[in-house]
Amino acid sequence: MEAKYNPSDIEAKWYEYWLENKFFHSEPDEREPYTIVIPPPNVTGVLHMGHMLNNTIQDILVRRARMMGKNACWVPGTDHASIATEAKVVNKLSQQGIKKTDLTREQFLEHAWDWTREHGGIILKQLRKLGASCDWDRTGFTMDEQRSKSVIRVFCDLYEKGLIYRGVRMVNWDPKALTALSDEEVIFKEHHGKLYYLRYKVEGEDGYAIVATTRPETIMGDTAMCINPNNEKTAWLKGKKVIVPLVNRVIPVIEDDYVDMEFGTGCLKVTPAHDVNDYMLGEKYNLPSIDIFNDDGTLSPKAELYVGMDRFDCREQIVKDLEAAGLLEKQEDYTNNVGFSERTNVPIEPKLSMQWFLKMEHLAQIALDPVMNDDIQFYPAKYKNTYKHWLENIKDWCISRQLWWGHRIPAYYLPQGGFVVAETEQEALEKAKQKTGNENLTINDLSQDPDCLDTWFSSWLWPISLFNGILDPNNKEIEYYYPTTDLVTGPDIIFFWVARMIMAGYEYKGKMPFRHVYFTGIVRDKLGRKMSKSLGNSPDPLELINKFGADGVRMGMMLSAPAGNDILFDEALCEQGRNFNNKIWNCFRLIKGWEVRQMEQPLYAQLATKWFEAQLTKTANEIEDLFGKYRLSEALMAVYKLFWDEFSSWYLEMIKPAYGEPIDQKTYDLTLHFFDLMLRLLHPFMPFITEELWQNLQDRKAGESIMVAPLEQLGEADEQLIAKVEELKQVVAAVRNIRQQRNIPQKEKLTLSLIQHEQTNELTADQKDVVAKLANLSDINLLQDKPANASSFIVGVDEYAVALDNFINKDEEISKLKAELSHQEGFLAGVMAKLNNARFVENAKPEVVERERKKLSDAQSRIAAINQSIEALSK
RNA sequence: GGGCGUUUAGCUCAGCUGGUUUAGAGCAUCUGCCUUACAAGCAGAGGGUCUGCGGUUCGAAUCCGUAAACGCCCACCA
Repeated sequence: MEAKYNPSDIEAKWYEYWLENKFFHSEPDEREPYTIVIPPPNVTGVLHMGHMLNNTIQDILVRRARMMGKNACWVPGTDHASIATEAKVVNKLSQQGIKKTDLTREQFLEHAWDWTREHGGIILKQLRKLGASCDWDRTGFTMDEQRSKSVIRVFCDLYEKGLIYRGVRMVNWDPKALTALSDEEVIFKEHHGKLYYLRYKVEGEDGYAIVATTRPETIMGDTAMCINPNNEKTAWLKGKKVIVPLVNRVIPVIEDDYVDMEFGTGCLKVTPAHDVNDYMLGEKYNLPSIDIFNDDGTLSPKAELYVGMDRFDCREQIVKDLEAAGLLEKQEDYTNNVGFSERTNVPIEPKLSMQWFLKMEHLAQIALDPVMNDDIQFYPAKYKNTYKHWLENIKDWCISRQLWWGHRIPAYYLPQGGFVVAETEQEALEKAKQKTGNENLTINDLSQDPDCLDTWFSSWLWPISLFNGILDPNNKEIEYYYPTTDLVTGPDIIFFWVARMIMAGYEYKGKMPFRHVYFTGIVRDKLGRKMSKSLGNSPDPLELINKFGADGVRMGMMLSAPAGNDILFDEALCEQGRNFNNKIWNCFRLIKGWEVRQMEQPLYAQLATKWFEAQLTKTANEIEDLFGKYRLSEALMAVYKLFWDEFSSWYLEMIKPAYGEPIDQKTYDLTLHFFDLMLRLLHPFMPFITEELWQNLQDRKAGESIMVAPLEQLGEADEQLIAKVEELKQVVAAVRNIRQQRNIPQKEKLTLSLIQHEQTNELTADQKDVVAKLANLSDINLLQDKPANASSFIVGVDEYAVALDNFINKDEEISKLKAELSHQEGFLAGVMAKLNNARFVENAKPEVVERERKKLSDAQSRIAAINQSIEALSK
C-alpha cells in the first residue's frame, strides 16, 4: 500500500459497486421509511458549490438513516425552470439567427426539448461523483408525463374550488423575457438616478405646479395630478386643472391623503398604467389609464410622442426636450429602489395585464400553524419568523407566464367569449358544448390559453407528485414515503418553494410534506463574498473533487457549515479533509502491518482497550445527539477528534508493539473492531474511503457493504475511566514537555516520582504501564520527599517530579514555579472571596458551595507543594 | 420605514435553562523533530479584560436595558 491515499480509482469503483448491488434503491417494506426529495436543480444547469453543500448534507442524512436500519429513499430529479431554460434556448437560437417570433409554438418546443435532452441530467451525473446515494430509478422531472398531468389536475381542481381566477391586474412585467412575474421574482436594488422637477401649467392661468418624478418618460400616461387635501402649500390647486408638459393634455387635480406632504413639492403625477400606487388611485377616482409602453419596454403609439423608442432612451430625450421647452424646473441626484427581474436582471415595468391568479388566503391559513407549533420543525428555528411574516402579508399568486416552455394553462376560450377549464381537450370540448349548448362545436373552435404556469406551480407538488400522489392519491408509495422526513434547502427559497409545498401538502394530502426543514447557508468565498461568475471566485466542484477526492471535498464543505450560517469556503478546508483521509489510510496500513501472535495481553493494552471502548462509546453517543439536532459539522468534528486524537495519537501509541515485535491476538481483534465502528461513524461523511477500508479490514462476502452495515447503540460509557485516562495523558504531556524544554532526547529513559502528600492517588499497575510506555520512563515510584534537582508538576492534586541531574537549571525551574504559584494564589483568592461572602454561602446551591470548598482545599495543597519545591530547589 | 439575527483567540465557530479548578474546539502561528503508519506527519507551546455602557444577582460570556457595527428578510414615498 502506498503511503498516500489516492482517491480517484477507489471512488469510481465503489460507486459502481453500490449501483450494481442496488443499495440506493428503495421499495416500501415493513421498515420505518426515511425519505428526502431533492430540491430539483435546473434541468440544464451545472453543479455549483451551493449544490455541493446541499447535496452533501442530504447524502450524509440519508446514509446515516440507512445505517440506522431505516428504509432510506432519496428521490432525485430536475426542474424545467421555465424562464431560465426558455431564455437559454432563445439565446442559442438567436446565435443561429433564429428569432422566437419566427417559430411556431411547436417548433420552439422542439428546440427546447432538444436542448433539454442535450444538457439535461448533466447535473445528476455530476452528483454521482460526489457520492450521492440517490435512488436513480426514481429520477423525476417536473415536465415528465406524470408530473405534468399532476400539475394540470391541480390547476383544474383549484379552479373548481374557486381559488384560481383570471383578471386584469397590475403585475411585474419583465420587458426582456416578455412575461409577468410573481412578486417573489422581483429583486429590489438601489439605483442612483435623478429626481426631475417638471412644470405643469395650470389651465387658464399663468402659474404652474411642480411635480417631482424619477420617471419623466411616463408623463404621456398621466391622467391626473394628486395633492394632499391637508397640505396648505398646494391648496391653491384645489379644483383646478393642469396641463401635462409636452403632451398638452389637460388633467384634473385630485385630492387624496395618500400623498406625502413632505416629499418633493407635494404634487404627485398619477400614471395609472405604470405605477402600482397610481393604479390604486386610478381605481379609486375612476381615472382613465393610458398604457404607453409596448411589451418590450418601447414606447407605444398611445404615447403619441417618442413612439418606438426604448424607455430609457426616451427618458434621456424627454429631459432634453423638457429643458428646451422651459418645463424642467431642476434636477437633483436621487437614490431609490428599483425592482429588477430575478432572471433577466432588467428593471421591472409595472404593467396592467390579464393574468391568472391563485387566491392565497385559504392556503396561507392552513400552512401557518403547522410551522408555528412545530409539527414541521425548522432548523434553525429563526426562519419561523420570516415564514410567519410572509404568510400574514401574503398577496395572491400570479401563476401565469407568457412563455412556451412549461405547463400550458388548461383553459380553452370559446368562440363566443368565455372559457372552460379542463384536464384534456376532450373534456374541454364536452364542457364547452354544455356551456354553450352548441352540440356542433369541435376542438378547432376552442383556443387554448397560450400561457404557461409559473415553474413553482409544479415544484410545490414535488414531494407528492414524485410518488404519484396527485393522480393516484392513495397508492402504496405515497402512503409509505409521505410525509417525507427531511427537506434540505436554502433560506432564499423559503417563499418560492418551502411555504408553497407546505400549502400543497395540506391541501392535497392533509399532511405536512416533510417533518424537518434544514436550511443551509449560502456558500461564500473566504472573504465573505457571494460566489459569482463575474467575480470568478467560484471553484469548479469537479476540479475540487479531482484535486482532493470527493471525501475530502465533502469534509471541507461540512467542516464550516453549521446549519443556517453562511459558509466561507476555503480550499484549505478540502485540504484538511484530504489530510484526514490520508491519516485514516495510514492508520489502516499500520494496523494491517502487524504480525499477530497468541500471547498474553500486556497490562498497558488491557487498560488501553478498556479505555478506548469507553471513549468510542461516549463519542458515538454525542454524535447521535448532534445528529438529532442537525448539528452535522459538530458531529463530524467529534468523529474527527475521536479518530485523530484519541485513536491515532493516544490509543495506537498505547498498544503499538515495539518495532518488529508482534501484537497479541486479543488487542489486535479489538483494534480491528474499533476501527470498524469508527469507519461506520465516518461513512455518512466520507463514503468512499470508508468503504474501501471496511472491505479490506477483513474478508467480506460478495454484496456486503459498509453502506448497509448497522450503526448500533453502544450503551453507557465509563466516564470515570475516561476521566482517569485524561489525567494520565496530562502526566505524559508534562513529562514530554520537560524533555522538550531541557532538550532531553526521546530515547533517554527517565524516572518519574509521585510525591507522597496527605491526599495522593497512587497509580495502579496498568496505569503505570501505560504512562511509562508513552513517556518512555524506566520507572514510576512513590517518594516521601522530592528528589534534589528535579522538575515537578501537578496533575489534579498529585505532584510528580522528574529527577534531572545535570539537565536541571535551578533558576529557570524556580521562576517557572513562581509563575505557577502566583497563578494558583490568584485562583485561591477568587475562591476565598466567594466562600468568605456569607450571602454566597447562604444563597448558592449546596453542591455549588461544596464544589468551591473542594477547589479551595485543592488549591491549598497545590500551593503547599509548589512552595516545598521552591524551597527544595533553593537549597 | 418595519422586523429578525449576529458581535467570544489571527480566522471560522461551540458555549442549552446564570456557579464544572479564574473561557473551549478546529484551522492558522511559534518551537523541536525526516523517531521504519502517516512531513498531507509527530511532540510541545503561546494566544481572548467574551463589541461598548448601564442594570438584575451572593455570582453574568450566559438574564434585562441601551448604544454601535455588521448581516438577512419584508415594504417600496413619487
